[in-house]
Amino acid sequence: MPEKKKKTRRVSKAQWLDMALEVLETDGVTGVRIEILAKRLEISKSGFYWHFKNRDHLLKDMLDYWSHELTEVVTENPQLLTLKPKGRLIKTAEMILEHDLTRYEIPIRQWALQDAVAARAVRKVNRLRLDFIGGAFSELGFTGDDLDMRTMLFTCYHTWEAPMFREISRKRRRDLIAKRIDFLTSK
Amino acid sequence: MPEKKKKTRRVSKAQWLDMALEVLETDGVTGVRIEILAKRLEISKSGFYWHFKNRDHLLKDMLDYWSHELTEVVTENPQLLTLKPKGRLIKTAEMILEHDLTRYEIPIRQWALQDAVAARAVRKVNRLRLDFIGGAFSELGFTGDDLDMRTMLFTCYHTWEAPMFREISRKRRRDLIAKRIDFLTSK
DNA sequence: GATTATGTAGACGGTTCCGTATAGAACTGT
DNA sequence: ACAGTTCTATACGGAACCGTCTACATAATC
Repeated sequence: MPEKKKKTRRVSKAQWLDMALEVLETDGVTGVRIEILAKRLEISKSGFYWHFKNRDHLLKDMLDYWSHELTEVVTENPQLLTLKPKGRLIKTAEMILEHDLTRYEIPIRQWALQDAVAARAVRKVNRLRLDFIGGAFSELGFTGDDLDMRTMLFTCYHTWEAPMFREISRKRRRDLIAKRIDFLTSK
Repeated sequence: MPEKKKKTRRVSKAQWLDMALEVLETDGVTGVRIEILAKRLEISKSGFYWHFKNRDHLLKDMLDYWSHELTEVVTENPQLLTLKPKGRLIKTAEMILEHDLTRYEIPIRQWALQDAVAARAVRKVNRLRLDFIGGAFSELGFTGDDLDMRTMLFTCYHTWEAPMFREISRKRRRDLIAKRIDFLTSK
């Protein structure tokens, strides 16, 4: 009978990070346990400590990934700045929806309640988003409290729509984008 | 020398629940550990199992408390229904702000990502809020997509403003309520 | 003040996880 | 094919929790 070849799998640093983010999305930081990731990767945990000094270093990388790939991908996107402000807001809303850019909001903000490093990352992301959205509303001519109110409404809503209204279909949410942005940009 | 009298403290079920909620607010459900609560109450954990069958029963009570004391206190409040719709919306926003009614949003919604019982509680609370706010906008004459858009904007914003914009002062947030509700209720 | 109802102390076995150590396997370049 | 580099298997000690058990303490009631 043919013996099962025990080829030991090899797992890259990026794969450990991806799996960590996958677990983060549902279980939160406290669910990101090295032995759990190892089991899901069908490997022993020893390789983890080859790639990362310890769990904290993985967590730091996860925060960096979130800031870069799920916020700066929008706020630092030179393409978006070529659009006129209203088109930029629409495109932003569409990107958030299509790429599920808010999928880590709940776990990461829970994390930030307990951890100073995560809290700093969250404050930075908030600032990036408010500045980016505020820039668009400012170009549209809004100022003062009116500017702040609209910026906060847009930013808050588009951060939490998907995490909060999970029971409302993606199609329905897409259909309401234009109407909402017409409203938020109306004088 | 006088020996320290070892008077064994007694802790009620309500005190266990309060402490659990206090821990939930910062550490999330996974932080609600019986031995942690006991330490913070300066008592052994054995009493916990007198009041609660096990940890799951405590968690269930916490969800009930959240739904009843932090959502139904508004949505099922007969006083509020005596107000005209716009006044009702303003009073709602003020109550959320003054009593910090959204203090458990992040931990409980994180919880709901992992647990079916919490997920059901969250869906119920979402429905109560959307129905209550939707009722006010409906009375103001909004219908169809316009009604839905405004209801979702108000509900989402007021659920997440405090958890999200922790760096913005309470005073500043209070000052913007009237302006925002004027805007959201304008034709 | 004796009795009953309400809790509490402290110890226990079992589980899950962290981080480390050692030996070994599997690729990489020459 | 050989050496060097990169990653893995496995086992271990220690910490944090869960839920249970037995003996005991305190408060309430008769």
